[in-house]
Amino acid sequence: MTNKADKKSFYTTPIYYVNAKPHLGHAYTTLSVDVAARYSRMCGNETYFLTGTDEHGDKIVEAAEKQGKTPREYTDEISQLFQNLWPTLNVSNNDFIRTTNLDHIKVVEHLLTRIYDAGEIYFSEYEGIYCFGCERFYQERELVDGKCPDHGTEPQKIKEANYFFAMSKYQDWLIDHIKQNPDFIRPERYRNEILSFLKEPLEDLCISRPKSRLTWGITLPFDDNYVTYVWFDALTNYISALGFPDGEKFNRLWCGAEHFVAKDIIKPHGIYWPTMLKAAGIDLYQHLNVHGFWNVGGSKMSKSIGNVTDPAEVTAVYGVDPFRYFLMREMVFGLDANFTEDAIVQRINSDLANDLGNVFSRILAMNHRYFKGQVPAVVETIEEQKGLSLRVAADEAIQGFQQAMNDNAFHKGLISIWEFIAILNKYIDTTAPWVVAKDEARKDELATILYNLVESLRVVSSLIYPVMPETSVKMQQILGMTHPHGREYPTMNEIIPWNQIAVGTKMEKPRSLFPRVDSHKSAAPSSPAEKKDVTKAISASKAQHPAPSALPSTGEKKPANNEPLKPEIAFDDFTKIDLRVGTILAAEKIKKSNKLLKLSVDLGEESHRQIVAGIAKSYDSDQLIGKQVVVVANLKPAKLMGETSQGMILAANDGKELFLSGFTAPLPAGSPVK
RNA sequence: GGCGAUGUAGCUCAGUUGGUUAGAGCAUGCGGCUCAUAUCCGCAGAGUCCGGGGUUCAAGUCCCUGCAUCGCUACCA
Repeated sequence: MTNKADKKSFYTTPIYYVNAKPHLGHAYTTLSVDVAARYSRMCGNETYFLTGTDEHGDKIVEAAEKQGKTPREYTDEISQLFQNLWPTLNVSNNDFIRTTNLDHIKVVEHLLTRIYDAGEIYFSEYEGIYCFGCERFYQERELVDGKCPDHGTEPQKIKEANYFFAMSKYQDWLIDHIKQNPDFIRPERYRNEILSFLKEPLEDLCISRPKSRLTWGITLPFDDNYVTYVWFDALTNYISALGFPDGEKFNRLWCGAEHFVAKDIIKPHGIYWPTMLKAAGIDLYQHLNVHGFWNVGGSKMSKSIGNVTDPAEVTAVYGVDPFRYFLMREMVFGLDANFTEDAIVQRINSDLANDLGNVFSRILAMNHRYFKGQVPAVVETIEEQKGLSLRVAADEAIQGFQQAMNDNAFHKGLISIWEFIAILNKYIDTTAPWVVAKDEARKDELATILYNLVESLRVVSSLIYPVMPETSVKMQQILGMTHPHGREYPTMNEIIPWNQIAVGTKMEKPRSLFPRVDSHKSAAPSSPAEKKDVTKAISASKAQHPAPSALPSTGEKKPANNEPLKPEIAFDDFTKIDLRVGTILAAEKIKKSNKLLKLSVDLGEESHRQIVAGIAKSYDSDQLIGKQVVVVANLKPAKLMGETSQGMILAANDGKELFLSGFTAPLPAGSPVK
């Protein structure tokens, strides 16, 4: 396998939305890019690695206000959390971009102007049914008897104007491009997903928000009254960081662009972004590399379950390289995987301590014992005669590794190395150097064996570099390896030739690379194992709520509990609401509905009320019978899925799961609540 | 409800275009070695490849259907 010299590679993570601190998902995306980028450097490619933070939008303003901060202060703070994490994880990014940087803003303006001038952005009013009470548009089907379900008033047809990007006209071109370039989006499952999206007619993309509704954003260069909405802001980071349009970096590197994203944001990256580039007359990126989600302890990461895993914590407990190894070994790039503390401990003990660490230790120990730590010379006649060369096995390992890495199959790359380690262990067992050493006449044979083993360690220590840079460097140092230009890694081409370690090289005494870990070494308070039971107690064997994507994203994310406070009301307003204690007498699921339960509730009145509640995902009907809840008793009745609802049940919402209110003692039905 | 994905050994998962007795790691049991981080090597047990039907000389693999789980989406008073 040859490595093209002079190839340029530009690797990117999505820019992470600063509405929450970094978690396992962010860490994986960034680390998979780091592994790819380090490998790319080993292939001799000029490699540029970009990550950053996405900082505009309404949600940010709300979150900042809640903390009594300006958006700028708030975003500075969260962005810093990301910037601090990456060095801890040994991430080798060359740049960190923030969408609030002036340089970025200028490029966004430039790009918008360019596409606007090309006539690909148009201004359009669209008509919708708007309820002024709710300050929102409704779909026809959402109305109850043609009226606003909230206010019972007739909504108005109004027009709002916005700017649109003429994306639809690129649909056929995009389909064609994806079909012509089978690995444009990879792995294949995500390519298929995008193609199936594209079977439906594509709509034009709304790219603006009036300033009356959104201020924390980039003003449209052709209309002061609007800011650009998410896409042209966030996606543009990939070229603004390179100094588009005239930047020297852009000209040199953009042709090698490799985007890495989690599966939740393939639409903007696989559809919007290529069409935007096309409209602006910019070449497309090389590949969109899509990976899956990390579950934790068997469930989706979510705040309500309490299993959101902090990469810094895991690293503090187990170390950077074990963490990196685990993520890369355990997840098949593209598919989902599961994170548990038991699994990481098992990987550390069996793969790192028993296999890699131990083989390193036993080879070096023998070399010190029999040759005083100096690399002995191979005697070729004996090597050939006894079939002692490990060259072929090493070649196969290197080849398998390269093939896998070129394909983002990081786990396979590691498997390839570990198969080689297994061969080394077997080789040691078969050749039994400790037996050979007893016979002075077999000194040459012993030397040949140990040379082959040390040489194999050279290969292993080099190949693990992208995934475990720290350990790789440590091993190489102990082995006495150095590289041109003070590089801390050898290139692939430098790894391949056999018989490289110079005879007589002095090696250090072996050090324990990975101590074995006690399986109960659980320091992290977010230990998934512990949280599991809590989870069960809360949700009572119900299927978990889907957490809103807990993974990196360009930005339309909704924070779980950052809802801004509503405007102040007078006490009189509050007293208009009649809250009562209701006893649930019966509950059944409404057919064709996922979330709705039809409840029969006793409010102490002559007849029982029928109330429809959207809590089916959090509660089974059985567990509700007899439960006492707070009911809004004077709410105007409404119709849902064909069922009348005469009231509303109060429940807390943490963003994922709903929790009914309750009382510390049984009460008569209908008791007032104030 | 619509769209999509997944279901293979006790556990976590590989299984390319259908082709011998279905694989790996971990776990379990037995045996061996002592250079090594009580590590390593060998052997063994174990699977209705979710159920049912179909195509085929041949199905884990293709088609239909059912079930289960998960994701997106709609209803969320």
